[in-house]
Amino acid sequence: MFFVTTAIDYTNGSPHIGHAYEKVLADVITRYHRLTGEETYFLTGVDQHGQKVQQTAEKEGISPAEYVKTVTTRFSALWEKIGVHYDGWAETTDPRHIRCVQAILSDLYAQGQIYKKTYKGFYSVRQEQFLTDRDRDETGNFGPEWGEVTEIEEENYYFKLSDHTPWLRDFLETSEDTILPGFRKSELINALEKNTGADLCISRPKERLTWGIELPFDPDFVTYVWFDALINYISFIGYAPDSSLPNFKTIWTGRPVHIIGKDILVPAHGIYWLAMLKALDFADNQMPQLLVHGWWNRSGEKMSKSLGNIVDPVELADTFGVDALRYYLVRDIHTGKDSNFDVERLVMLFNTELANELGNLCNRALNMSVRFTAGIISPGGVLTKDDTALQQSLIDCTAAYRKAMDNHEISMGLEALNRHVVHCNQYAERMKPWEINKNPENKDRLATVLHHLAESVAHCAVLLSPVLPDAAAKLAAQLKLPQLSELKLDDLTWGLIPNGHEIEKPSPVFPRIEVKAEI
RNA sequence: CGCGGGAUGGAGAAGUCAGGUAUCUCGUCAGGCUCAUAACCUGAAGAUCGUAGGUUCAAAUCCUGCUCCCGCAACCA
Repeated sequence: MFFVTTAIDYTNGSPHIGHAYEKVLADVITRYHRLTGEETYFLTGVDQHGQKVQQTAEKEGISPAEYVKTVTTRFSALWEKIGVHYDGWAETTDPRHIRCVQAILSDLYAQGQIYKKTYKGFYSVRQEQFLTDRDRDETGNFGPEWGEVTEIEEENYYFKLSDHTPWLRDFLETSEDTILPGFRKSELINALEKNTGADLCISRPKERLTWGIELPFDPDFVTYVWFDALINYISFIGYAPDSSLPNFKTIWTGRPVHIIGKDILVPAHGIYWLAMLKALDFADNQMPQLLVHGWWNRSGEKMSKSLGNIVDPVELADTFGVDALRYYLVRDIHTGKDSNFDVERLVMLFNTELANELGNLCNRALNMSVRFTAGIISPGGVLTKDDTALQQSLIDCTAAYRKAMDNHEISMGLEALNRHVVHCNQYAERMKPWEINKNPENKDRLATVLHHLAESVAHCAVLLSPVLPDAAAKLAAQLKLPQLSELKLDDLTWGLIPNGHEIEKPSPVFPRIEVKAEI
């Protein structure tokens, strides 16, 4: 089973383009794996607990539960709108999740992995954390970034993180494919060096925070947000058995892929989560892979509410269409790296690669078949060097596509797909079927050329389907081959179109975006 | 000496780990075609790969120094 998750989004604001990117990326990766014939399970959702939610709800004069419900709908509606199809949906206020978190806490407590101790120190209300001397600035004080800092003494519960850091360091250093892309690994290992010896405080007293999951062994406390949120990856696939959830053992069969942003690798996923799983007796070969993606910046700067440069994915989908948005989000960034969000590039990529190249290839090929051969597609006569070269291009490009997609490099996969489309257009240009058509004696040759083009479009439709499932279905519909959507990658051999197959006059699948809209 | 990422033709990127004729897209210029969504195809101009050294027969790629940009507090993928 290929099990993929995303970070669960914090329900304290509207979704922006970064949220949309992560989910589209996960959706594309899931659909690709399904296309390879693997069984897949895609889990995503929202993180609803925590102090900021509690505060915002108070400010708006409603209960946290009500507030969270409204924001959650904004997220799920967006996924519906842009074709993000998940199998499991995680909401951390779900009673099934709460039960699971509490069961895990009880279990770890019973094992002595969680203990209580008194801590006296400086506490930042804004950051919801105790500060150490390392957090002081050059003058020895806590800077304004911490907000109000007070010295308090309180009892809290701690998770024995330090028990697991030696294993974690060793595991990360010897593992090549836990942190993807690899260049993020050094950052994590550096952070681990610093963290040695410290345990993780996993409770918050209820005087400060009520909007959370109560500790099963002490009703005066709720769980620290990460201990709550991270567990979604297992709670919603039935780690604690529940008839309304899947069977954990059938989903978590190997190494799942957690798709996360670069900001929550250290320490949340790279340290806390892996240590938590270790504490729960997960074996090394069950440890998740962390696929760490980069950010969409604006003009080289981070997107943020304070800078006012947030991009609204709903607006983009309305203005340019879901195809253009999805295509752009996975085409114009290399997985792991940052990229600059640019509406003009979104339009340009849609217009050139989808409208002018692939869409137009489909349109011209099918139009010629309708006009020259009455819509009948048949293999025709003897193959020439040009024909076999085109078939070879398809084989090569499909192989390159698979290799890229296997590495989660969607951009390169699409580039490979596009390469074949360009070859098809060049082939059409050289073969000139419109010339061949002028001589009735060359009917076989004409059929061969048109067949090669149509067959290529059929393959391309399947290869495109993880990224643009709807558009792929439209291409298949124009080819009168709806069964293309049932095919797996290994089914893609030459001859998808039956001999004598009949098609009808096509219409553009990717109409050019002409409006120069301002976002 | 805090940590990490980055600097490649006008724009955006790939290539850097495993050194060997500088790649792709857009843009610009010139031409061609007419089946097609003013689409498609061909050709050209344009980069001493941030900078200064070093290693090597050979460096965008390896080593050293330096400069500049972006993250690493809040909102936040």
